[in-house]
Amino acid sequence: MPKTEEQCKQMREDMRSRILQRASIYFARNGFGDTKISDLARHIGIGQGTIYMYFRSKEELFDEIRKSADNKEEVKKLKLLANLPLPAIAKINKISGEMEKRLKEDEDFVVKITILTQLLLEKQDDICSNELYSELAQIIKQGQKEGSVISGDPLYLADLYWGNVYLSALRKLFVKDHHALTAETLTRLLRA
Amino acid sequence: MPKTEEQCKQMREDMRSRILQRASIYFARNGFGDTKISDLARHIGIGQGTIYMYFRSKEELFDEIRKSADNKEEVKKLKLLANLPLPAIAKINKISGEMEKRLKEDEDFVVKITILTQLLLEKQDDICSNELYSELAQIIKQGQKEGSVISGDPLYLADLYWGNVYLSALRKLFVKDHHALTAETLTRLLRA
Amino acid sequence: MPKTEEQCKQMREDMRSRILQRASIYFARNGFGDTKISDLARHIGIGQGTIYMYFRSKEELFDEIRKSADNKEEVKKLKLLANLPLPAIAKINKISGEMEKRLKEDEDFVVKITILTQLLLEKQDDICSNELYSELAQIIKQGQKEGSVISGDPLYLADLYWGNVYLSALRKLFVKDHHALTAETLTRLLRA
Amino acid sequence: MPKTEEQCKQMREDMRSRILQRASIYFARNGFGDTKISDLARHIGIGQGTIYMYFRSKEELFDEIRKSADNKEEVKKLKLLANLPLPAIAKINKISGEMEKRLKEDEDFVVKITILTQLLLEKQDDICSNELYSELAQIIKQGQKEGSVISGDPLYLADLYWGNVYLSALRKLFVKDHHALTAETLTRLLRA
DNA sequence: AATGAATGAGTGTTCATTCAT
DNA sequence: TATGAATGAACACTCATTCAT
Repeated sequence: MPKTEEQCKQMREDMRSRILQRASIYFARNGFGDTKISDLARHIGIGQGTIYMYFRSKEELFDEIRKSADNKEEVKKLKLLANLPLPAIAKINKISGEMEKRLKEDEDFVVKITILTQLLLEKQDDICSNELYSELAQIIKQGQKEGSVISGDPLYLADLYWGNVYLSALRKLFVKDHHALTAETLTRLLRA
Repeated sequence: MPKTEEQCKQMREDMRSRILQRASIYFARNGFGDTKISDLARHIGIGQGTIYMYFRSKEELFDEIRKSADNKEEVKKLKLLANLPLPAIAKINKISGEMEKRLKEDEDFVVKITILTQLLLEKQDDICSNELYSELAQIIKQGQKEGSVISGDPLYLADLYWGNVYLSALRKLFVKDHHALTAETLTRLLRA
Repeated sequence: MPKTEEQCKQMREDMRSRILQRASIYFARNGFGDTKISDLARHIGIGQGTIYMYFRSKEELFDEIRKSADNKEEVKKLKLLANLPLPAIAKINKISGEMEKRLKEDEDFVVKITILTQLLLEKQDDICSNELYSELAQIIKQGQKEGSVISGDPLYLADLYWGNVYLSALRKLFVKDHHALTAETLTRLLRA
Repeated sequence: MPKTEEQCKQMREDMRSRILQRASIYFARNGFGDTKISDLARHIGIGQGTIYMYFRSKEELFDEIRKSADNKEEVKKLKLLANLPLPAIAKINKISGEMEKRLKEDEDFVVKITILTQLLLEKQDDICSNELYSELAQIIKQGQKEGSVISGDPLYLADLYWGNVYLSALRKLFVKDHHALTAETLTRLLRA
């Protein structure tokens, strides 16, 4: 073993990440049942057996992807923003801008949004249990008090907002020359 | 008791419709690959073999469903409406009202919208080739001239509009106690 | 479904028994790892999938075979015999005769002995926990008191006895023109 | 420190022997199909790849083991003994004593007997073609003439004898606290 | 016509073998 | 030379499809 312990571990972690990242796209596009391990391996550029060195089964790989889609990074950012002493509409503008940018530039984000939303749909849980939705609803509530956001159930409006982010992610994932979602369109969904 | 020719044909047609209708829901929820014929048959309440008396294969059944999702009934209505001597905003209001109503009451419509949209996404064709989109874009263009619809690429706005209809269909299909989409929300997407 | 409930259940039971019986031979000859499901299915004369209608996995099939090899029928007979008011040597003669006969005529018995013995070897448990061994040891002890059986640890002698039955089973299983074990040879192992 | 040609060759030979010796035990216990190269390598205490520096394939390794189990050392000894001017019963006593001792002390011998016997069973050839059997049969024939050995087919009796040696080897291989086979028990199988 | 047990082609998973280090 | 991560051929298992009833 010519590699050091450290290098070895790093390489394992890299390969694992690579599989997760590439498989995410495949699963997001085709779903679980229409994704064949053989296709997936070819798409990643590795042998079929290699996948099983990092994941016990196709199902475990899929679960890991779902789990990592539900990561808390976004939620933290959103919470931070929600607690800033800013008018709600400014916060919303900031979120919309961020979304426009990341949907355009960050393919991992696109995939994550797609998988996360499909996960939420299938879980059938109330969306209010998801922090992305509840945090945005808080900001919306603030905006309604400030008169800058249209009236209506804040959670319904949050769902509308994130739904449109999902729609844009779907378009980017499937359609070659898609219309990118603009921050303005997103904000318009909520602005009074 | 031997049935008449007519009765016999009618029964066949009824069963075929029943399979199509029930299978639509299953496919819309789970996609092609995650739908097993055995599950499908149980869900319909028939034997597995019966499906094969009406459809040559799982793929053919799925194709029939896709085909029937793409039916021209909606397009005709839309064309008719588009050509009426009405202000665009009135036409849009009418469409939004119709959508609100059918999304609420007509499960077949919900399923049809879901499958049609997924079909469009996967085809990767430009959406402008779909008449639903191009007809609505016409109305939007009219509205922009009349000053009642916001500016922007009409096709992009049509996509936004139908995308939100799709979102609502998804929610109805998956979430028990979902927020129904209101006509007002839909119209707001376009109104200046 | 033209079959009655009863017939249906019977057919299932028959097929299950057939698989168990034919697979026993294959596993006894080749062991677990060298037995391929495809070969097994061909040997039984059914499709591969059919095996999975009756057993969850290759492992479960193997376990069922092992379990059924350990059945208590033989033990009961042996206990009954052990408790008869007969001289030990008469009992031993009877057992030896029975073994000679069944090894010659009953292939299922041959397979059962083979699998049971291999199971006992692998379990590494003391053989004294197996009733076949402990019951025979009782008879041997009786024989030693009566002077008709050679001296020595009764369990060791029982092991010697059953070991030779196993040997004969192996020969019958593998060798076309094998020497059949005679009752006399068996009894000689123990007779003073 | 560059090794001399000689040292190098010696080290290769040592490793090869080590692999053969340790692998023998594994194969004898688990058979071919249930032995994984990865397990085998761990059991030997080397990397998987190392095995392939000494043997072309798993099959070749297994064949080498089988071949070396069939070595002629034992046969030579037996022939030598058979031709000595001794009474048959004395020869048999000598063989039995030797077996008792080696089964007790020499694990390689235990493994060799196990593999050789399984090889003979699977070959389905008549055992008379094996010299171990035919030589012992000669001695038995001599003993029968001398009146010291029971009557019966000499080859059948030789099979009985070696079969019991195999049984004892199996017990030693699998069972922790097994009864060792005594020379007396072995000889009793043949003694008139 | 309707059924569901049986089938085998196709997919998921394992493991003997290779090869970069 | 020795290694074990990577590979893909081979095997276990599933599921769309058939067919006897």
